[in-house]
Amino acid sequence: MFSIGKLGRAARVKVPTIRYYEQIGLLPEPDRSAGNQRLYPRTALDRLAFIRHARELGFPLDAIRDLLGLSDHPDQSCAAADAIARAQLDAVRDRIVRLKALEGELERMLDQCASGTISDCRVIEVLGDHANCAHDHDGKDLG
Amino acid sequence: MFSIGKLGRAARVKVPTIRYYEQIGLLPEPDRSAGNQRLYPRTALDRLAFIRHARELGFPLDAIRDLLGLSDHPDQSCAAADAIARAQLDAVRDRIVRLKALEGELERMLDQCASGTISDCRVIEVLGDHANCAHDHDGKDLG
DNA sequence: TCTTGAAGCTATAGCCACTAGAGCAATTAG
DNA sequence: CTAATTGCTCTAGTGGCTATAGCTTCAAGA
Ligand SMILES: [Zn+2]
Ligand SMILES: [Zn+2]
Ligand SMILES: [Zn+2]
Ligand SMILES: [Zn+2]
Repeated sequence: MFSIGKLGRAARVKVPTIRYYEQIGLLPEPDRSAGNQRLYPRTALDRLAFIRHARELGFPLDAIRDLLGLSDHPDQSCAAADAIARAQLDAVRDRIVRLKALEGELERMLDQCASGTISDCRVIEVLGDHANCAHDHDGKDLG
Repeated sequence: MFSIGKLGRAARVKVPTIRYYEQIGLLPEPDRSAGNQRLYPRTALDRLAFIRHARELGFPLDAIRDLLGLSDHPDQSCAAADAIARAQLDAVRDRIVRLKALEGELERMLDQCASGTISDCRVIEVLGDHANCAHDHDGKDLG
């Protein structure tokens, strides 16, 4: 059995994060010691490691919740799991495309700035007028 | 003079967002009508358009606050403005690198999955064990 | 056995950049 | 003049944590 601190060190997840995951129902409530401290079975480590790894790959917690639910039914088709991963891949690709456009604009404005005064600064000028931009950065979330 | 709604339509910024910018001190408090409604001068449109465009390019509001402050001093050197843009460029590039690594991992797991049952699903398997990964996704924020 | 320090507990608030909603008051078009 | 729209303030919620305060419990050393 693990204390919350040992579990956190084993999975490299911070203790308040573990409690947060429990609070939102991503981790089941563990048993408690006589003094009311959480005691985790070994299986909790697998589950937490799965969550951590999926987070590192950018999956939102809702998707992770679904994936964990699916992994509890090993005999079912994995189509739903694959669909979640594909949605995540699409989201990642979308972000990359938008970030590359931003990268291009930022490069351009910095290249074009002669580093004089603010009144001649190409950075300030471009930020003030999108007509100076090569791309259309639609207002969507960059997260 | 613009009402908040007209200003928002002109700059394509939502009305509550304008009030939020005022609240955090990014936009100055405008004069009010006899009935306590905000009335903006034309200059507010430039300022708001600047903010919107900088946000579209991913600048955080704190950086935008600094840029607006700098743009009020046209005779000073633009080095500080350029530095803010360069920091933003670095941040964007950093995100792109990390997202490309994620893209690769997600592609790999999807390619390798034979789309059978969950117990054979490569997606679930990879998420459960980082040893299956080609990259080291350090835990840093993907924002 | 006693003590001390680390680790645990709950509860609350904060982060960013908004967004949504309630319940009103003011303005504007017909 | 009326009705629809727009405006006002205030509060709370989003995601995924992180930080703090003020307490209790546990584990190791003397
Ligand atoms: Zn410059
Ligand atoms: Zn632009
Ligand atoms: Zn699969
Ligand atoms: Zn991995």
